[in-house]
Amino acid sequence: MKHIAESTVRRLSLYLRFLEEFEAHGHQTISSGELASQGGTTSAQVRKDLSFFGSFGKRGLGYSVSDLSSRLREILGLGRPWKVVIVGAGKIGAALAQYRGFRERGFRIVGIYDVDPQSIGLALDGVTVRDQRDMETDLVSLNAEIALLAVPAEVAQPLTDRLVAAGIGAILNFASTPLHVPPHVTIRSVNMALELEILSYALVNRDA
Amino acid sequence: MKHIAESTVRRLSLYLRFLEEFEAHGHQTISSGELASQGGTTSAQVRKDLSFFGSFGKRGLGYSVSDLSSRLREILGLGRPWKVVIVGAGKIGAALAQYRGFRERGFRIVGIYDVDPQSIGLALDGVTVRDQRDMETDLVSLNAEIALLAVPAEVAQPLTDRLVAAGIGAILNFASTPLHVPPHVTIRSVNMALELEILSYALVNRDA
DNA sequence: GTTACTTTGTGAAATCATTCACAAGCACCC
DNA sequence: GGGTGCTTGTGAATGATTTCACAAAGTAAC
Repeated sequence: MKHIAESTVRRLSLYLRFLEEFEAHGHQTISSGELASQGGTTSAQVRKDLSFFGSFGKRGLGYSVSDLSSRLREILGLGRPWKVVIVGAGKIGAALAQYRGFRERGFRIVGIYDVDPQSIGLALDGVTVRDQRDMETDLVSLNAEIALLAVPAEVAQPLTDRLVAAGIGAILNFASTPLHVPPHVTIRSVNMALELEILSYALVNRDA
Repeated sequence: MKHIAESTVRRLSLYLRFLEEFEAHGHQTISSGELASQGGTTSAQVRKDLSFFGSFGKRGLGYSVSDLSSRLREILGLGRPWKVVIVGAGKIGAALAQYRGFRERGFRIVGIYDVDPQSIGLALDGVTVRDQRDMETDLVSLNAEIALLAVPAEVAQPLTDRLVAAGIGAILNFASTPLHVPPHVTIRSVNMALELEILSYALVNRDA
């Protein structure tokens, strides 16, 4: 298949959310315009995004909420649960471990790792923090596919290398440093200070 | 000034980080190529990004690390500290309150608000959680410019409306729902479950 | 001061993403 | 069954962003 832009995938995730809300409200069908207004985009954008994957709507009527939901889930790979490990049980790692949103979307936390003896042994939302030395063997035996990296910037790259060597498929990085991985591993970064800097820029240049 | 793309601003923030690292290592100058390899981009991209704001380099030599740092700080509006409030003192709000990266970049947490009587009165990293009813008056008296919104999706929009009415300039939203604000308010969203869904998509379509 | 080498700054070209605009399809009503 | 109204799907057009490519400007060595 042709390469799909990240912005498109991001919007598909949003559409799926609205569809689930719509479904909960008992609606059967939804138009591209309704989907668009929720997500702050245009109906043409919605239709174009969907057109990359097929044609799911009925002209004059719109999209079947349940059909489109399940097609989107399939496209996004959400048909099955994903096994996730968290590396780093500090403030951010702990908050992530207890975050509802992950489980709701089928991301199951199967392991948490830290080096601090104070943290090791703690149970976070039913999962016990284990020694970081056990990370590699666990990764293989649990067959975890995704890692959330919530460690200080200085150790982020070495830990990334260990995760890659142990066969991880994707990493979501919360450290404030860009990480380098081989091309078969997917990486994304969430950098909260950087988001604030973008806001700062916007505030300073508000009327420029 | 001409409109600058968000992707450019994001990269400028990254460049600034590398520059600070370089400065700490005692380097005087840096080339666009060095800056690029750190951030996973190209030297042409770096030069183009900077060219929107002026010409800061010396041909044949590169950029003065300290000059470029301070110019970037100025461009990004990081020359002065920003006052930030956190709305929602749950897991995520508490983690944000204690996050080092904000203070290091000049973002000072001046208020934290919640509705839960259990949370109100707690001190998080030196700031006492206050009743959400005090939010508006505090916002005005403290003159806070940025709000971090870490509340359940159901109440995110109403709280946003209150923040906007109280004169907030920018909001960083951690709720998993898009928010609507008037054009003079800047908003950005950090949606961790959505980031995981993008990884999920990548894993499923790895070799497609 | 001339030569060799390096690196910037920037128009032009290429690529990528969004918006437009409209034919075609479907539902509903009379 | 034909007319009306609505909505999709999609090429073409536009707009935005990145990459290319190279002249201009600097350093360094001799």
